[in-house]
Amino acid sequence: MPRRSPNPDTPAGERILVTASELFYERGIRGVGVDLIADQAGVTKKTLYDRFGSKDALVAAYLTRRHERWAAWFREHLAERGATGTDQVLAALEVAEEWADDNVRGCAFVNAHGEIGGTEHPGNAVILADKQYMLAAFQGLLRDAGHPDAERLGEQVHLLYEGAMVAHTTRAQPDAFGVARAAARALLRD
Amino acid sequence: MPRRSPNPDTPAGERILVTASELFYERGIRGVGVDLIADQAGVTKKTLYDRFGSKDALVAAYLTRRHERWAAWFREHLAERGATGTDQVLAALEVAEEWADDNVRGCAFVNAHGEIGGTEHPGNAVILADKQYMLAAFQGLLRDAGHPDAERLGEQVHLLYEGAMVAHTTRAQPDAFGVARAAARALLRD
DNA sequence: AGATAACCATACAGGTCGGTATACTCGCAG
DNA sequence: CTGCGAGTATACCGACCTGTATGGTTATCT
Repeated sequence: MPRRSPNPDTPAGERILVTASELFYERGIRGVGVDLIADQAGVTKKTLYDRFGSKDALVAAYLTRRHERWAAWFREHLAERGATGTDQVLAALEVAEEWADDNVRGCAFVNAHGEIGGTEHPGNAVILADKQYMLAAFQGLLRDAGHPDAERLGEQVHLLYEGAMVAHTTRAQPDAFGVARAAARALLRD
Repeated sequence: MPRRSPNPDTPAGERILVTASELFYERGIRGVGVDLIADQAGVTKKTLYDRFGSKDALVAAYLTRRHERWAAWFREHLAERGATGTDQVLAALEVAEEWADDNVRGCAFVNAHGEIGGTEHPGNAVILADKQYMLAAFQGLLRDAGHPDAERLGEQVHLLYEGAMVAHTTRAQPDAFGVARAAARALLRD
């Protein structure tokens, strides 16, 4: 009998989530089967289903975890740079570049959206939340810097950020983030 | 025996490609099996393999066809607007918005890259070519308009274009293309 | 007349998919 | 000492996956 509300917060559950996250990001969601995840995590398939209930739920957990990891990493590394005022926006784009260099498959949420977008998959809400978080982050930085039009400019910089992510990952523009920073500087001058 | 060099340029081949294109775009590459494509196209699986040789080759043909379709549509609708000078860039973003409204699953090449990126799939070359085509298109428009820094500015506008596509499709920014145009206008003023 | 290209229909191979079923062991808290 | 949560192992389900095999039909071109 399936658990009423599966509780993934156990050692095996954690191992499953970590393993699944790596595999999903590297090979795509449909490119990874639950058998492989269970094997790789040193766990039986039954345990996987006892902890997460379904593959869809595991995918949603993967996206949630990934967003949390990224948000924490982003905040931390941004603070480390000690930028002030509108320079924080440029620093944010530098931090994003650093992340992108270590995450060659690009934005996990864009990739996931390409696979599950337009369906009723529980992961879709997480994808939207991640994107809105980044938009709000840029707007927040500009608001804190006292910029008179933080909302509008935040939207524009957010487009540069998303565009740079795509152009960098697809190798259409090798220095996509440098280009994004130059554009952001011009918009800030305005 | 498999054909030495499969020739997809037949009525059945065309039907297969059209059907596969719709399905791949709507459900993703791994989300569609060759059986379904053959059924939907009113063709036997043998014919599909006689025409295209493999699913991977069919996917590459899908991406190539899609790029050609988009490029033709883009050129045509851009010309129809009769914009001149640097206004052509803004018109291009309007045309892109129109396309995006009718193609709810977003950029087929970004989606495909999420599924096959980082592998040796023959579709990867097509994806890169499409992205570089759009970068060159923006640079070309600016060069024709006599802009002194067409290369650099083209790169920046290209990021706005890619970013708007992502933000629009994921619904992170409902008016993503309007925001992109405002940013482009500001960069052009510079 | 003969060859060839372009199809049709059916069947099958060998594997993977998400998900379930059964039966067992271990540690711990009441 | 008993019950339960967390885990093990193995087997199975029906559906689907890419790809091949076999054999037959029709139209066109030389």
